[in-house]
Amino acid sequence: MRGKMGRMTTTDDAGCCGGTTPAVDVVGARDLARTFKALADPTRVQLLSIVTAHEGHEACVCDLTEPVGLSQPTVSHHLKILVEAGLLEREQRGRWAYYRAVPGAVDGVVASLSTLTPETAPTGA
Amino acid sequence: MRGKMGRMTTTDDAGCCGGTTPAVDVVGARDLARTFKALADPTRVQLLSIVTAHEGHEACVCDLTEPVGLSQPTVSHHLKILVEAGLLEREQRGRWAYYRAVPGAVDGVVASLSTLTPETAPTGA
DNA sequence: CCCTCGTATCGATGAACGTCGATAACACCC
DNA sequence: GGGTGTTATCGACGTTCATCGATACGAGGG
Repeated sequence: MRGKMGRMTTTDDAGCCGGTTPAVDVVGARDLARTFKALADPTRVQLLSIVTAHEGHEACVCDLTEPVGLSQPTVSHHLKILVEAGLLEREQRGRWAYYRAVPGAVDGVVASLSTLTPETAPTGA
Repeated sequence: MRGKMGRMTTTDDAGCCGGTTPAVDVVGARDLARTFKALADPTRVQLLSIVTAHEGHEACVCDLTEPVGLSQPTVSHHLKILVEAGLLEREQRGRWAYYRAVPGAVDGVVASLSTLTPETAPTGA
């Protein structure tokens, strides 16, 4: 589902002055911002960090509630958002729900981010 | 404006089970999320993309209002947020305000993001 | 000087978000 | 089946955000 991160569509903007085609179009910007929105909360960054640093790169909710200092429903809510963003994946083992970091997900965000930096961006000239 | 969402969260990580020290602490997560919050809007991603792709990696507000299809105050508002996030920098030349992408800013975000990926993260074992 | 042009700020408004307590759903054990 | 433990969902509440129109600020030009 998380297939379209690096989007380089050549829409014609070419407005008034130095119109060079931007690296992302409107749809790509919306899709990219959706991923960033999942990371735009300190708790979710912390959760992602804890899960990644955990043994086997996975952790259950009971391991996460305490470090972030929030209630269990809130932690579940944040985890759901991270799963929907494609950054975490859920696996139910017995009574516990284990959350694991999706291997190439962060790399995808990095690749999309590199589209917005001047070094890797198409030289506007 | 800085309210009281700072939750102390008992700085001892290492909860009950497989507690490995996470890659980012509470302050780091808050700082990282602040940058992502600046990118968590489609308009701002689009603005950053347009500025980066522009000639000389800079653009004035009049160049940006039209492509994003929003009012001029709204565009100025988004640009201010991007400047405060350290992603854009403003320079007033004559009557126009030119916005330019800060060279190493995105790379800093990429470096912080790499801390959260399992490959580069400290192997929790 | 006054007028025009480009940009930033202000105040308001509707939508989205983070958080919680209560509760439902699900899996195990006896 | 009843009881216990773990997680997800629901409803509510306060805060933050994105957006606009109106307006103020600042720089040039006649």
